Amino acid sequence: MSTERPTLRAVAERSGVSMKTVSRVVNGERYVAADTAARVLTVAAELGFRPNTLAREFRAGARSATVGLVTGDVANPFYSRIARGAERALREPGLSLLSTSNDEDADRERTLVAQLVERRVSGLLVVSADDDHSLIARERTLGTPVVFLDRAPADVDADTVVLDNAGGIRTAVEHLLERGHRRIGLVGDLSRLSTHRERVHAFGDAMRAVGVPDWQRWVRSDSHDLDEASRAVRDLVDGQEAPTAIVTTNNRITTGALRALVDRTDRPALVGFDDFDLADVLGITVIAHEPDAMGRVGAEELLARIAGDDGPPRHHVQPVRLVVRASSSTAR
Amino acid sequence: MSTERPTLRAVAERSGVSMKTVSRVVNGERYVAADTAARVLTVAAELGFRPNTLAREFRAGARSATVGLVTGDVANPFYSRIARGAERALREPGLSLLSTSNDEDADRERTLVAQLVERRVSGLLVVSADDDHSLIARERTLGTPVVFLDRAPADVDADTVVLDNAGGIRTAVEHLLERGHRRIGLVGDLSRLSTHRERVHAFGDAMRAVGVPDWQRWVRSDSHDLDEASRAVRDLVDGQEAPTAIVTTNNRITTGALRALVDRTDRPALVGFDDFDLADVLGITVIAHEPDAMGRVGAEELLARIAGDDGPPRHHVQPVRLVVRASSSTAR
DNA sequence: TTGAAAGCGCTAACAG
DNA sequence: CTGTTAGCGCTTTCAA
Repeated sequence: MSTERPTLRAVAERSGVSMKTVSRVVNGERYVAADTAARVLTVAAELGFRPNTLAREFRAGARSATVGLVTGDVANPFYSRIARGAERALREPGLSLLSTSNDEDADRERTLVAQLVERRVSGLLVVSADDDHSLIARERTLGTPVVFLDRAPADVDADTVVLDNAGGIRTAVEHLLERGHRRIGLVGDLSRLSTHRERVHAFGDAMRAVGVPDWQRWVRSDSHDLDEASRAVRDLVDGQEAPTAIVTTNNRITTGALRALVDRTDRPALVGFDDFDLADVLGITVIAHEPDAMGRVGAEELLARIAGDDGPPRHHVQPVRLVVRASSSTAR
Repeated sequence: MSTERPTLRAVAERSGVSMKTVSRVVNGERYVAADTAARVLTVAAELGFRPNTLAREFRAGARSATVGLVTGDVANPFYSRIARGAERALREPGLSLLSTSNDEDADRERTLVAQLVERRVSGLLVVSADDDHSLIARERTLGTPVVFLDRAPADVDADTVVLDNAGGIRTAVEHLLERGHRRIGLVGDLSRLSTHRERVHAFGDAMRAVGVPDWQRWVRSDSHDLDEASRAVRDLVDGQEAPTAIVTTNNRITTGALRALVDRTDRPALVGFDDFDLADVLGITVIAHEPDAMGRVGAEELLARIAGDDGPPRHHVQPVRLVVRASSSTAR
């Protein structure tokens, strides 16, 4: 059953021409007689010839027409939309995306980065779960361009594409303050993530600005899955002096919060970071943005670096906007 | 800045040993003196040596430690969970997943398959948007194992992993019939998809079985995006003798239906194919299943083929189960 | 325990 | 318009 896959040499022998001629035909180069080309093409089709990309890339100076993407979990809509945006931006220039998940684990991320570099990807897009980027920095020096998405590394100065975290949170808090809320809670992701820290920081600033010095009592961090988020929300709502409004800092946490709140009557107002498919149906106010755009911008930045642009690192900040819906619209 | 990336040869020269010795050390082979190994490792680390996977795979008989996945859209949760399941199953045996989107376009799918084959992937996982699988069949014959996911091809006999589409729809319809519904609508995806045809077919069987011969009048096909799905649902609900219940055949269509129905009082009962994150919060009855498992089973099947298993094609059917929630629980 | 030589499939460089 | 040669980085085979 398994006929052997023919090489260019096999096609050359069968058509009675040199390998170089077959190579020319296969690559659509000029200076090949029309009938020669036709014959070669026929033989190639008959044999089921497919040029070996591995061999091609191996020659060309060991760079694969591939870009590595490292995120937390391909199945998280935030990440999968980044992947889609990047994939589409890379399609035109002929690059494929090798998408991997670190499961938010730093060790696994290092393994993935090493694997991708060994595969000689043309560049790396990384939503890092690691605090230490010395390994990545080294690879960058050794010729693999890297763009950090969503989370800006504190220890290396490299290209970044991040959201306007502070602006988003500030807008959300001001919105709630306008509606008369003062006891506002925040449920956030792992505290080691830069995005989380920025969001909490902006939250504190906004709260202190209106004279709520003890804002920290309503902050709950390290909710990384749905159940933890639900628990944190219940904890807040059931506590002493429960908050009248809650801000959740990503789509997973918002989902967890909704589960916790669905069959309660004492529902606090809610504003979630990240828009999601059914936010309109459920009437949830969100800080919306375009993850696809983040993937696209990151890919474009990376393409520039791959093309040889070695200017100083650039830092892109993607806009966010508040979409007001029912979950926060009744004044207190 | 861009130091050149060292080759194995460079490491060999710097450590004063042969290339073969470096190769042995790098690959952890036995029969290397401890001090030789230590020296080589030091030099390799200093230079930032990374074995070139392209060169390795190129040699080994031109097979990349990579599996190609072709789906409609990485950002659709159904597909991204398949990708996650596959990625996890492939991780252990050391394979990476090259995930691509065909945008439900047959031409693009052919391009993708050709690209992946040229990249010498070890195998292919395909949710096909194409009716004609002669190209894929050819590649299979030429040595690239292929497993079809979700949609079974009609024109080639190959390994498949599909859902129990008929069983799921039958269960859903029977559930609605028990609640007293007789005018039941169905809103479905592109009619050329085998999954869609199976689901409509099962729907017709169940309806005829209880004496509803004109069931087709409440069937709307070819709703491939949210807006089309919303329109189809409104069309049904606003029509003459509107259905009292609607079955939607995938997560996108269910979302579209919810948008169409959210601010109406004459909401029909609803059952959706595919579970989704907020189905519990919204109280939507669904035909649930595990997309991750489909990816995993497909990957395992592929691994067996890659390992040389050339037995007759196997056809895996993944179970589905009805999860009853509020959207269908009030008797008519 | 170590090394030398050959070759994987393809294309750039250089003839004819 | 067509062909020859050499070599990309690595590992297999064989020898020392």
